[in-house]
Amino acid sequence: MSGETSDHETIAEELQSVVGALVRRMRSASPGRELSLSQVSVLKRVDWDGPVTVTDLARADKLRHQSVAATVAALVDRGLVRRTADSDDLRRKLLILTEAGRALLAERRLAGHEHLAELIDDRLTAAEQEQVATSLTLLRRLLD
Amino acid sequence: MSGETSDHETIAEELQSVVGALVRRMRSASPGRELSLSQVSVLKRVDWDGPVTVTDLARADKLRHQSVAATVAALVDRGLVRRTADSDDLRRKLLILTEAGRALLAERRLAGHEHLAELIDDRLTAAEQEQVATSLTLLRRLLD
DNA sequence: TATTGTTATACTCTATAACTATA
DNA sequence: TATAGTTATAGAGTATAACAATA
Repeated sequence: MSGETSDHETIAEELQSVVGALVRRMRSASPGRELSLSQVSVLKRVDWDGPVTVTDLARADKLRHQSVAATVAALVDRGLVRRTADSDDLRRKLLILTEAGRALLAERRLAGHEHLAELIDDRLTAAEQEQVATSLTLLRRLLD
Repeated sequence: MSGETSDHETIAEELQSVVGALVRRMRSASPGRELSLSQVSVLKRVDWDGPVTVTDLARADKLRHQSVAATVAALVDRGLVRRTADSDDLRRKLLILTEAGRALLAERRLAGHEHLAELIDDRLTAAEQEQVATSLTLLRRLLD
């Protein structure tokens, strides 16, 4: 490690500051207040990745399974997600979207509720978006 | 579900996932016990940016001033920050580090408690760090 | 009136602990 | 014993609201 710690601290600090502000921005920009960010996140993953378990979701996002279970419970209470049995392993419960869950996601897309995605599209060129995507891959490496 | 980026995963979602995991990582890696992430963040800003007000800090990080005030109050309670009068404007209170605050920051640096900074230093080349820094500037643009 | 700051309160997010059921 | 899931509880972080003091 070099002695130029202040430079690295600056990147780390800037990273923390920027992403914190981005998350707050997304949270406050959420229109309907219908769903929290974590709920939307889980809903999308269940939609895209097909039947998944709570443990799957936790591993993918490096969360405790209890934390994911809390979010899933809220979605089940709202009738957006359903737990189904896995006949191969009765401990597992496969999560799938209900019709209401699918409808809500479709409505969100139509209503333009993907605030961050729109900001990225509107304010960054294609080349800049590519650069950000590459940097995210680099940052992902810090998590291994 | 593997943690890899899927075809349908947008930059926005990947951004949210990566930075969320990074923040959690920092929080759990913090030797804790002493200070929370937000407290460390404010402490550093007071150190670097000299005498600042609560409003200054709030504007810089796009937080409500009440939120910053809560963090500052915790630091004052711990004797790490002191509020001083601004003779030019009696509404303002200038925040400065106490000796204990300065000592704690110095100790953190020596003890290698800057986890994120060390991860960046250890796992990214200089060129990659530069790329991340540039991307942070791009992301900062989304906040204006 | 506008700005600066504080305090009180509530909500989101996520962790830890304790428990049940199945492998 | 190990794994999958749920529920309870606690803490960090931040927002909104209400208020006081100063400009």
